[in-house]
Amino acid sequence: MPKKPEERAKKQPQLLRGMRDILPEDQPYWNFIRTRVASVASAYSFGRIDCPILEEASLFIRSVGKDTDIVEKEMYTFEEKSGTPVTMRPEGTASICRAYIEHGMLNRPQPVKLYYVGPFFRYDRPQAGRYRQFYQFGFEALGDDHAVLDAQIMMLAYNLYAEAGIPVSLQVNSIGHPECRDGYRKALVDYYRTRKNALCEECKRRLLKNPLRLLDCKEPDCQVLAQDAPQTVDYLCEDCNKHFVTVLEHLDELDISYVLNTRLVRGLDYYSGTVFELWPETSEAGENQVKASSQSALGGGGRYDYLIESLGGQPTPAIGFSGGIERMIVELKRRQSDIGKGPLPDIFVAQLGDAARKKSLKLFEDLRRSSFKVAESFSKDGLKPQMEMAHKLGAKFALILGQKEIMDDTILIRDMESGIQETVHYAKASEEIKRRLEKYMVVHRDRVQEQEQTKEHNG
RNA sequence: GUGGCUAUAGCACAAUGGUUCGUGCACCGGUCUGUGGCACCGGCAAUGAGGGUUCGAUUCCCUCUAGCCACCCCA
Repeated sequence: MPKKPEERAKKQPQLLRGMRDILPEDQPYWNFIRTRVASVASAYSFGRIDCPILEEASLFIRSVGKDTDIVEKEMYTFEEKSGTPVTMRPEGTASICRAYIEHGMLNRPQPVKLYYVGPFFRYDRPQAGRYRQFYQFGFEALGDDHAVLDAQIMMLAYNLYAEAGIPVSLQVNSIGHPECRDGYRKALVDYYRTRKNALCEECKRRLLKNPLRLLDCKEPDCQVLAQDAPQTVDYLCEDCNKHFVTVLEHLDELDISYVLNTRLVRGLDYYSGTVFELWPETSEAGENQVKASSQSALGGGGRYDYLIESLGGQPTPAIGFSGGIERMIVELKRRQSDIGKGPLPDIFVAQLGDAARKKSLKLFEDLRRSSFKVAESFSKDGLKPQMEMAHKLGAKFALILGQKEIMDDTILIRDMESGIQETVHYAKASEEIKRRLEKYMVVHRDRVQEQEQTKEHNG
């Protein structure tokens, strides 16, 4: 019951900033993505792992990197009652590595392939496709350094999007192992130091703090400089170079197009060697290497061959990929997919009169047990409001049970689309509905195919 | 953390320094104990919070909060 304004508390509870409710009308998108993720995982033999949301703060400080923005200002960190500093996970890989070490997964057949889906937390300013509680899925293959795995993970990621109806562009680069990267960073700083005056203010700061980020500044002047800046691939040691060349050779064998993006670097400290991102394909002429906007990457990943060791485990090479669910939904909606409709009830049970109401409650249960999706509006009396409800819910058939039907031990089946209705024996109702639903499915499948063909002809 | 724009009903949008802030959709009910998509009738429901200017503020000003957009960063 809605209260009168004066009775209502002055301050209503409100969503915390950057948090949101996922309402029923959005759930079909979430289900769709979760289903796609699980199906890809099963196809590539990745086993599901769920790690806790809360971990020791130090886990992320050591893995993500002390000087990254994530650790410096975006983590939800607080003291547990015991006094231990804990953090609500800002990303997934660190926990997976912790679990790998803690459960002795090095004794399992390598590589260990794991995937996860769940909420993550960053105290960031909300924006399009960005929330403080956001959802990611991820795939990790731990315990093997072969280049073929790099290619396979990238193919998995690419296929996940492609099969969900989102064409993506795969951007690939290698930043080498830590020593290669140090050499490169030095070369990059040297290059920019002599050209410092041409840089924007932001980039001058980047030069000191995070030089690799200089490469994807959006200022035109900085872009010009970035064109001629040293490239990571030129600073790879022999091993790293060989690995990366092999990765590209494997990619060439696959039926996916990728872009070698020498300016791609990733934000977290633990990455080494191969790095990649998946960008939504904006247009047919998608050859330009500039992202439409900075947060437009749907997902990304790379090797982190030194992370597990740095967390106290045995030296264990690994590669992973993770993607943002909210951003994927933005893309799905942008493409006006029909995912949002959700499942429609098969049957609406309408009743008329007390006797019918009593009997229809039982009927509802029987139908439900026969795995039909059943809707009703038992509390309504008139037939008209019930039919309205059946229509609004999009029920395919209505079963009408009134005085007359009770007397004759029959029931009325109404096809909601055509309006044609037929009286059948009460006991036969379930069977009859089943028969009609099958017919309905066939008719609709044909219709959808026809529509798609027409679309192709016209488009 | 920085900058810009915004805040009226569940949603989309109107209007106004002065009785009672409108419309559409949605929702509830009625016409209607035997039939949905149509129609008609009725109902519910709002100026984000706090302060200031003013005789009077939803309107003008400030602060806060939230949303959107961009930056930073990231998914």
